[in-house]
Amino acid sequence: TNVSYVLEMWPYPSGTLHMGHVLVYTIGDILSRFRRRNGMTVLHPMGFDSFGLPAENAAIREGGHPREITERNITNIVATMKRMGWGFDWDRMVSAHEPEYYRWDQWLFLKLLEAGLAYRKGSPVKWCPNDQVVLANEQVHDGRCEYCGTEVVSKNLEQWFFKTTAYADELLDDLQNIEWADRIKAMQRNWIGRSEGAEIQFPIAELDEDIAVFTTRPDTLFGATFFVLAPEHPLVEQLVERSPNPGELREYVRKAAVKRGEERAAAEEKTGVFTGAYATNPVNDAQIPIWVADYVLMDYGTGAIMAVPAHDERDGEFAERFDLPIVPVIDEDGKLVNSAQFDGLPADEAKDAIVDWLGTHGRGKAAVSFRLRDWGFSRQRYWGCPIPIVYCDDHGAVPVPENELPVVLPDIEDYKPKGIAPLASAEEWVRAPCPICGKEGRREVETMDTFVDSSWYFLRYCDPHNDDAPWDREIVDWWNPVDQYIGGVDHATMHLIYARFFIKALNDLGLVGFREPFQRLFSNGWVQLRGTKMSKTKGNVIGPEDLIEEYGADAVRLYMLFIGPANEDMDWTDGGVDGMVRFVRRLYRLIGEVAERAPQGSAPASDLTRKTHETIARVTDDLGRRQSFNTAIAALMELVNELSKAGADDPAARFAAETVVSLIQPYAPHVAEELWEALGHERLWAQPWPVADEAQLVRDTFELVVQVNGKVRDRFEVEASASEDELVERARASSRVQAHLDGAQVRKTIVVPGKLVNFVVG
RNA sequence: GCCGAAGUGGCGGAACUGGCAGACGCGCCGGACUCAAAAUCCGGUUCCCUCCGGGGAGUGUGGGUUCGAUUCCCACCUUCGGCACCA
Repeated sequence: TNVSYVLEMWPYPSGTLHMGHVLVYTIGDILSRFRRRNGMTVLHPMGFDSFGLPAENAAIREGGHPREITERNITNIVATMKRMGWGFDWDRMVSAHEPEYYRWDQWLFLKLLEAGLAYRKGSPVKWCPNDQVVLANEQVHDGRCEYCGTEVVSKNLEQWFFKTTAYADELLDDLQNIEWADRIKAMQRNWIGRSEGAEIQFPIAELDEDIAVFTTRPDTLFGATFFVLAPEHPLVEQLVERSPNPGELREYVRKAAVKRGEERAAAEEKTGVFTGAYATNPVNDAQIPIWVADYVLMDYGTGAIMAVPAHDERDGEFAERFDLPIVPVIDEDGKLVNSAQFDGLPADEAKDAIVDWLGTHGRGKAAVSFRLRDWGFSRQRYWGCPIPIVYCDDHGAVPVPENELPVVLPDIEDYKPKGIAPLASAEEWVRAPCPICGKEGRREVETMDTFVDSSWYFLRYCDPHNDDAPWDREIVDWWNPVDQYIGGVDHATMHLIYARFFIKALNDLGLVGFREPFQRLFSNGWVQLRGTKMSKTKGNVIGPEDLIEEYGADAVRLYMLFIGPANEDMDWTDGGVDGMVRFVRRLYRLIGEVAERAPQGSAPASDLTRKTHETIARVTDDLGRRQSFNTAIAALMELVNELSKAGADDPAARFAAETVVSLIQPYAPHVAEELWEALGHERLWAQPWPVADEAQLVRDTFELVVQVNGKVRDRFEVEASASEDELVERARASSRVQAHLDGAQVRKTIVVPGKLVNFVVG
């Protein structure tokens, strides 16, 4: 295909650009320039992820309205981007906070809602009954409110979710079809967290009901000696009522609810309370006690487990602590014991056998469980896209009709976060008629997670001025999927999962014609400064503005990529960039000399000519297939060294010089364009990328390496046309080799044509 | 604990398909130019031994495969990253 979409992750306009941005956008710029000069039509847009916490916090920090701060930052950042020479298509620039953009966030939300992929449900949050606010985990200390010290309770608050779990399997499987680094794929796999096992029904006589558990180890079913419910499990309340110790249970459940997940995990000892009730192990009818314990989590599996203390570390700990029976069911050889008719079966076979048995008796089935949860995307913050919903006493949550979009974010004085959504204070805005009955209702006051904006921005770039639709499908399908996405590892899970989810959902809705957004992903590393991660608190942030001033944009671009492999973490040192400035100056001088006195005419075959063709081949491969940006620069430096040695009077000097300038253009567009003019040409950016002449790459001699028992003993030039026998003869003739063959018997001779001869002596 | 990436000179790194380890750059050493310095240019720079011819060791550790291993296999150590009372 001759069309290419090169995309870098759009920035938060929270302040100014840092070196991480310099890396990402320089890579993108190099690739788009390289592709253009290779005859491709390239889309290379830029925009701003201008809603959300980073921008809002920047506004709070700097004082002022988020819109003003955001737009000022955008203006400054765009200016810096232009100075860096990053060639973006500015006509396509979009920012998430503009109504022309977020109108389509709202539209897409309505589509997903209609399709059942967005929904609203109660979800537990930490709530201070005194201050009447939701508390973030960080605001709860020892179960008490940070502000007033009141005991925090758990409250079910209605929140908006996208059904990411509907695509859990596909999000996992489709990783095979995209070209992303293994480490990013691994992170996504961990995040999705698929486990295979069984769902087993345990009857509870007390409640006349079955409780399902999920287990990855159905083979250990006979070893289940007790049963544990998460404190939040819906059946706990019923058990509490019948329990001999309801007070203790109730207190335990309340305390567990306000603990943070990390606190639960960090607990020194397992805690729990016996409910007084029993469950029936479906495989042997054993009556096993039901406990409530906070080491079982409500949001994984079914919120209930069968506890097998002999073969699960956590269950074992719990059994020790509370003196519960421990029954081993697998011996040292991995075969089942104490498991009735399954005794003697290897554990992996027993899994299937027991699941089959459960199936035929209607007590369980094979099941898969995911760690991935639905994406809760409502935020109690001001600076975000309003969710287009009106609550009506009669009709509940009613979507705002499409033709009334956008629901514009109102300007309010006090936008700072305070637990309840700041938008609630915009009373006039909140009052709105129910779209169904016209009776006064209230607008949704929560806003969307900024990851909603970034889940589809790359589609909007394709058709940024469309007033009738978020995009025209034909145009979007023409450019997409993105051929080359570039961004930091920090977005390996959230953004990159959400965007993949969005595209799959949009494809199911018929809005796009593809199912994966980003075909190839380049994950750049972190940029550190002199050994430490840059951060504002450490005061060691350096930005591109200062560097452009001191070294020039092109030296900064070059050095940024020369430090090391761009997909690994790297360390910015001032000494290093000095070296690059030296290289650029040297290039200027050399090209100046060549322009002045190098002979005209085509380059004759020579070492310099061949080196030049070799460099074309290497740089082309490094920028194309390998994406190895540091080695391409090294190759260019080698050629410059050769040219410098040969001198400006060399008959091949002009060809070598023009080639260097042409090849360095994606990295150093300003310098290259200037030098190109000095050499008497114009518009380098529009010149086709050089092509290496295969014929010129062929050498007529090569350096033969001669080894004795694998050790190099001599090396010398030989004719490329020499036969294998001749190579052996020449090798044997070497006096240095002779010294090591002396008297010994050659048992074997290995010849690698074009490379080496190895004598094996005994 | 599970998953992933990585370990090479004083430093950043290179070696793409098993074939010359250390390209390219930084730093350092020496020299030229200069009254001097800066800039620039030239030469050297893995370690050890050397009679200056060369010899030996060497890519986290220990084994293996191979004529030959930074590269492939096994075990281990260390660092970084992700997930994690995930049943």
